[in-house]
Amino acid sequence: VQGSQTRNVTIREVAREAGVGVGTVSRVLSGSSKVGDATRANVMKVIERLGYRPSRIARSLAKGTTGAIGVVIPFFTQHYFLEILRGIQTKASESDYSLVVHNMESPEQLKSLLAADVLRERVDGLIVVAIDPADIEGVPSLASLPMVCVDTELRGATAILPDHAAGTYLSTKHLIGHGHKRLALIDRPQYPVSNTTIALRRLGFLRACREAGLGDDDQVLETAAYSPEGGYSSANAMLETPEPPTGFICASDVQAIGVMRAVAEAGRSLGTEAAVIGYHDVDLAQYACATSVHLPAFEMGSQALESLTKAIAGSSEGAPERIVFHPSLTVRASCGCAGESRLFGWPGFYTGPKDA
Amino acid sequence: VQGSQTRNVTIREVAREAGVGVGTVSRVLSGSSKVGDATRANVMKVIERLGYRPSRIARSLAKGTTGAIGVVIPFFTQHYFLEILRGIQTKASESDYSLVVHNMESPEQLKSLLAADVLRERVDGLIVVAIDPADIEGVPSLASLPMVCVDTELRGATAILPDHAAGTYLSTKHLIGHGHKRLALIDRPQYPVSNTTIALRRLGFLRACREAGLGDDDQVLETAAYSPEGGYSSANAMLETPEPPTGFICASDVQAIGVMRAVAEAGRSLGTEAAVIGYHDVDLAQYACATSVHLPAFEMGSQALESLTKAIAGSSEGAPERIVFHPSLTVRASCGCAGESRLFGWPGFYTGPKDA
DNA sequence: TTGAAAGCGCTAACAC
DNA sequence: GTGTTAGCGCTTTCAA
Repeated sequence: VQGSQTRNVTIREVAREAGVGVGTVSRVLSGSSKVGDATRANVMKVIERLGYRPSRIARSLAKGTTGAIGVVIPFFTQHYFLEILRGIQTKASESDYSLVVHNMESPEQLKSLLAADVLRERVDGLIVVAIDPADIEGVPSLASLPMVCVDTELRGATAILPDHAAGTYLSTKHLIGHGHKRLALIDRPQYPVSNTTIALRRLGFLRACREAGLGDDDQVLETAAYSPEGGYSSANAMLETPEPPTGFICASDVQAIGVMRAVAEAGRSLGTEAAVIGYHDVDLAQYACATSVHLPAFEMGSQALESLTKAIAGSSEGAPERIVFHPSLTVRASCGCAGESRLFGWPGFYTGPKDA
Repeated sequence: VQGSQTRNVTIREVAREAGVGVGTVSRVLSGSSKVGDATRANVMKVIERLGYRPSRIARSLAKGTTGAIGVVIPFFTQHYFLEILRGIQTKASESDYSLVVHNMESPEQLKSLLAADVLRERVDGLIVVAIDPADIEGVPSLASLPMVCVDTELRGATAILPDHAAGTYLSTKHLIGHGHKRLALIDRPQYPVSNTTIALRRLGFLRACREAGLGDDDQVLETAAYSPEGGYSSANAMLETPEPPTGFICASDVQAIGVMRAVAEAGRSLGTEAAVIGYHDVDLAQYACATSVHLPAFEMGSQALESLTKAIAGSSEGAPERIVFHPSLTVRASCGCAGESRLFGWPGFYTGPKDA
């Protein structure tokens, strides 16, 4: 039976129909100038008439490129990563690149991804977001692949980095400015993010404390689960100590809302008796009136794609760069800056662990 | 200069080195049984030694398949779509499929995506999430591509559908059960979601109202922007009418928190004097103590990939199905069900439009 | 069982 | 300018 499956038109048929060689058709397609106007017009017409669409795969095989870029990202757990991906995506659609996205929810997933060799040969380059270098370094199949990292650093690859130290420095200093003398940094567990992130945040926090002349006992360093529950129970534990901190710097907004909840439940007035600052400044922070460290995630994403495009084009030329993006503080109410009107409605909208 | 660019080992080199034909190597690779044990072992050893990795592109060209699946999804704006994508992704990594993800933030983006013919030849099948059929129907390049739709329906494609009518029926009935006599349905603008979604939600809402014997004047139907601001201003407008609704059914959780805010600002006690129910039951709903209609988004996503895999394998065999997923009601506090303890902290954590 | 050879649809180098 | 041809690396008949 024929006719049910319209076989795809090939370049050869176009050439035959137009009475030219395949090379000419190829030249017309690639916009090469070395084609006569009449010939070009004729070929175009035939292409149109036959509904010819060049095969990307064949082109890939012949040219050795794919027109696709791979992204390895733990984005499904966090709005921040999603925003980075949006930046990548937006730029990619401008540059006519397709995105092959690989989510990473566990170390096993990454391992099997690399083992399956899924990335090689299918993409022209790779963007790696927030993966611990140890997990990915030295994989042979990635050796000759142009790569760009975001919020992590791999040997030999351009890195797009937010200045985490500056982020916590900003927020810590802000709370100190509000008069807080005992401060806590509630960070996240390391996995899956590169541990330098945590180290840097700590650095900024400690620097601000040191500059303010705070004593060692006035600085609490904790890590907690990356969730409202994590922030909630971590803060609760601190609040039960004899002299609890009054200023809380968090590694995320979800943790911050948990802390806000704990503070409110402990009967402390949020904004005056205690202050909380989140991290990443995701939409949730806005809804919660949480002051937060803003990271230009979208911009970092599009920068990543741009750098990668350049790396692919220039191939092995051009040394890897470190492109640093600077955080800013989005001031809302949880830090104590708000007037009464801004304070309406909160603290707290998080019911606590029972609801989970 | 040589040695700097380790050329990839090809099947031919393996064959030569192993003293066999390329056909045999190919058979070993594909696990074909028609290979002698000794030959197979020998070939495997050479493959190992040379570090040979078959080229997926060459294979694609020869076999006519890509091992990738395309996803068209407006996911970056909404947690609900992200959850669908997670379901797809999770199943995909199990089945060894790569995902080529195309975000869709505007009609133009979709048009250019289709025009660029990006999808054809690069994927074995396509999953279309929540796109209006009118926007995509009849695109020639998609004609012979196996397709599965999620939360939308395309002629000839299997559809994974949440029962939206049942969703609003559930929530509306719940509010009626709480004694509310005047109800509002605040839905979303059509684009980019298929308009049947809105029609169905309206259907369920009206059915519940009818069954409860509510008069036409007691049912307000509105659409508002898909944001807290949208819900906020829509509800504000209603609250200024002589006899405002007391029960609010929303098409999303973000809108619901805007409505909650408006209710609180109007001095009405949330849960007793007025009740609000959201939609999708995203994490935000939990933080806001918002009762919400839960849609099994993750499950729908993985079902989509499963159906697509089947469609690709069975090719044109098997009629398109409609697979319906049923919503449930996640009861929290905003509907009036909560005890006093659960009500702590809200209403409202949303500062209103000024913050945006 | 296995080798040889003919494609898959395109690009690019080379002649005319 | 344009046609011809030789690959890109693999799968898959078709003989043997």
